[in-house]
Amino acid sequence: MSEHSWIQELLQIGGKEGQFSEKQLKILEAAVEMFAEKGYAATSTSEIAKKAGVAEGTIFRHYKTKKDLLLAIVTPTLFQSVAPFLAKEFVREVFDNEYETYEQFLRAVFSNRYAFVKKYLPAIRVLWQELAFHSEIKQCFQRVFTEHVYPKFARIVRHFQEKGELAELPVDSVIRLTITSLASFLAARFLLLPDHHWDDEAEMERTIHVLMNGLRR
Amino acid sequence: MSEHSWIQELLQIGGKEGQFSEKQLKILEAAVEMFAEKGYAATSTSEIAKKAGVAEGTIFRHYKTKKDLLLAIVTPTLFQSVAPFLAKEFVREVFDNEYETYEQFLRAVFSNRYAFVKKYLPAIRVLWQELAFHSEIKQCFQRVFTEHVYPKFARIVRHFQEKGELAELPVDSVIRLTITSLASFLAARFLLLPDHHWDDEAEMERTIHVLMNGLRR
DNA sequence: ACTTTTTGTGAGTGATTACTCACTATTTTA
DNA sequence: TAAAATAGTGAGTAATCACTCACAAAAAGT
Repeated sequence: MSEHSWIQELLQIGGKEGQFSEKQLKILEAAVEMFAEKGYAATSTSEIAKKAGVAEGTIFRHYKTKKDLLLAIVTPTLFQSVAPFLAKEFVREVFDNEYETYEQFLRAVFSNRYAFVKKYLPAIRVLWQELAFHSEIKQCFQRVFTEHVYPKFARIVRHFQEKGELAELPVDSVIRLTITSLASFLAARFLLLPDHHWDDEAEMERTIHVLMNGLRR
Repeated sequence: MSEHSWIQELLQIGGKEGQFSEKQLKILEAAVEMFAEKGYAATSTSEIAKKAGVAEGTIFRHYKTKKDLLLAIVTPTLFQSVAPFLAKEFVREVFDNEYETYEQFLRAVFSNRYAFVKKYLPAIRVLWQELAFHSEIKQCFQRVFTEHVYPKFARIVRHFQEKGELAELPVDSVIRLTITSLASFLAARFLLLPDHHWDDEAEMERTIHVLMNGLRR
């Protein structure tokens, strides 16, 4: 019986079952936690091994270098972060009138990504923090965004502009304002002021409301 | 004749002239650049010394530890980042009707902080990146915010709510939405997509416009 | 049952780390 | 100008770093 840790769900993209051995999972789990807390550069492989309860050599059996271990965590997390925008159904749902308004669409995206961040917070932390230091990650992020997220998002925005719901602002600006509204709410909520008292439902609703007031025709 | 580097302007709070020796400035300059690029933990003191053109021992003559060097950069940067909100004139200007509307006030704050970030970008990067890893910095940030920035901001928001310009949203939400609108524009502009083509003036104006549409009564 | 492959081990490696210290050079003070 | 204080040096140090490797155990294949 394979244990179902959250990290397994996050990292196995292909959906294969026996992708990770027990010790390997322990390593990934320890690595994510320590990278999130102290940062990649300040975390030593010996510490990870200790926390994971394995020999240091075991880490290098599975990952050629320490950086490979980081990428094994960060790359899937990056793709999962923008997963809804990669799915084929995503744009279709909008054009099949599954969402009658941009506001409805926003609500769906917000609550979906809110749940995602809440569930996988440590991995998101690592991705977010190391994005600044590793150009491979940054380039991967920018490529995925410009090639997949942006074009689909643009179609959706134009759709609701043509429908007359959204004002004729530049599409780029609408996308930026939408994504930063979502991202900065999540950043404030989970990274910057996690200990503050938050009424998540209400605050998300207000964020959408204010954003929509600004974007509406 | 003392050289006027941007780092000197940023770091000398008291305004004293001969605060830093020439070599000390070189050290600070090299440290900021390398910390911004590779992160604090991944930058060695020997690299800093090499880049600054000094002996490694010179660094430790001025800063007891590597962390002291980091804090010598980050602490002043943190205070300068929120400096407008610390100044006594700041709130008074609003209540003396120097700004007739919240929108005017916003415009002033946006362009002021835009210029600040543009000028001191590397130091801001370091502050932003290391905030996540060093609890002293994070606590300092949270203290300054809750004790100084928040209360003044709250008075200003209430002022314009009473004047009837702003809707009766919770003050906390108005502040959060305002600050994250500013911060996320600057983050997107300078950190995430610095190579993207930006019409800064127009984008800032649109951000303010959308935000105001959302906040207005 | 035997071989092969995979998984795990931990002592050992050279390189690098933050930091020290005895010493010299320069500036300030008396 | 002599003494004192400050600024700068660079070889040296113990600790730690990412990573290797010869070997053992377990699992899988035949």
